[in-house]
Amino acid sequence: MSLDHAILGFLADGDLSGYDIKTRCVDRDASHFWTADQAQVYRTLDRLESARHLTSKQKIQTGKPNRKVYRITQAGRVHLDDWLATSHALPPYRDAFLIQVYFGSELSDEALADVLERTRVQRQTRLSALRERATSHAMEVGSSANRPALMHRMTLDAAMAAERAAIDWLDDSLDTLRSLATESGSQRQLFREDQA
Amino acid sequence: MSLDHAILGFLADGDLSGYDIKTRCVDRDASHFWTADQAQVYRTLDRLESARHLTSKQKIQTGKPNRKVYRITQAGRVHLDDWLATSHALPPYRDAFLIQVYFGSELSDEALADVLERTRVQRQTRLSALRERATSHAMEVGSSANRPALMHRMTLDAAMAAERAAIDWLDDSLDTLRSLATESGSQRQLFREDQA
DNA sequence: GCTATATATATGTTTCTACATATACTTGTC
DNA sequence: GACAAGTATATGTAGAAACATATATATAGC
Repeated sequence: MSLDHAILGFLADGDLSGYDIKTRCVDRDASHFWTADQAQVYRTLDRLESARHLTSKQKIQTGKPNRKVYRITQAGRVHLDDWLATSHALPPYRDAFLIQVYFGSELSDEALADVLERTRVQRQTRLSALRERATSHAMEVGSSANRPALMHRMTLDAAMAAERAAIDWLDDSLDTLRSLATESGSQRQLFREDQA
Repeated sequence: MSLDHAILGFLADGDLSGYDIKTRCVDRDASHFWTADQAQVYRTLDRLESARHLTSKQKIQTGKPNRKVYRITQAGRVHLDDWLATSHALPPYRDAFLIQVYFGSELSDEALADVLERTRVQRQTRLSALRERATSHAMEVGSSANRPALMHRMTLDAAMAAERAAIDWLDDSLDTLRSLATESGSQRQLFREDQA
């Protein structure tokens, strides 16, 4: 459902092929809040065309395979604008990592702390990548003169805020585990900073 | 995949029926980080039994329908512990709401602000519910004497941190939209605090 | 000449998830 | 007596998502 509206959104700004949508829009511009593989993009385009939200034209190319270029219809625009202006119910919060934490007492404290630390590294890497994108985005569009650039920036800020919150929580949780280890007198087993 | 491990985790602590897992575990204890409907729980139990991670016994009851009570096997425990101790790749960050923000320039500023504000209300409601659960959890288990209770608390903290981050971002974004409205001199159209 | 990469679209298959519906027994309420 | 609610399990179906594979043309590098 969501991919439908993302694709309509990209096409609202101009005609695009499935290849464009996959490589330029989904993978490059929207990857910090939505993902989709190639098969899903093409099948969604088929479906949107069947629903008369899009039309398509073959563009013959020389030196490259031919393209099927999609254009949004009036009905598609109406459908998109309705969806954009509607406040949808929050999806359930889902985080498989928290299953690991919830049952973390099955593990030794060392093993649990290790899982948390590795997750922290992954989150930090993702945050750094987002920061780079935000910086280059700011370079490209100056002081966000136009609305689309500002909205783009806001989505990057949201993703960065989520990563930062996750990292802060990981740090707090690791502190809690460490203080527990100290209390129970088993700190020699854990967190040996004097080693390696 | 994740539900498999959640169910193994619940059964690691004692035998349970599908009904127990759905009502007591999934809906009550784990709903802030995972959800599943009844059909999925029962089919997952079937699958885990086929894979020899669980065994089941019919318990005859009088006055109530009979129960099928599941028990984790040694293989199931090993499978669970392996998964718990493994650092898994972060799933892609997905947020359908950010699709709305990304294409928000399709909308009027009023309409966009309205969507943000409604989302804020929903997030705040969810945060309040989480806070209540955290409070009653603290009442029940005292100062988290046991590890499982501490882990439970940590998952609640993670969910609350995510909600708080989302709310803070919404507030910042609404401020930005308001300042833009003021700059462009159209503040009379927007955010009329003197009305109604 | 071979291989990799970029451009471009399509189909097959499986798993997860959601929603609906069916069955069946008991207790409590109107 | 009828009806709802709680206890308990099972199946049907459809959509979303992930992953794999197939096809075809052109260019660039080895």
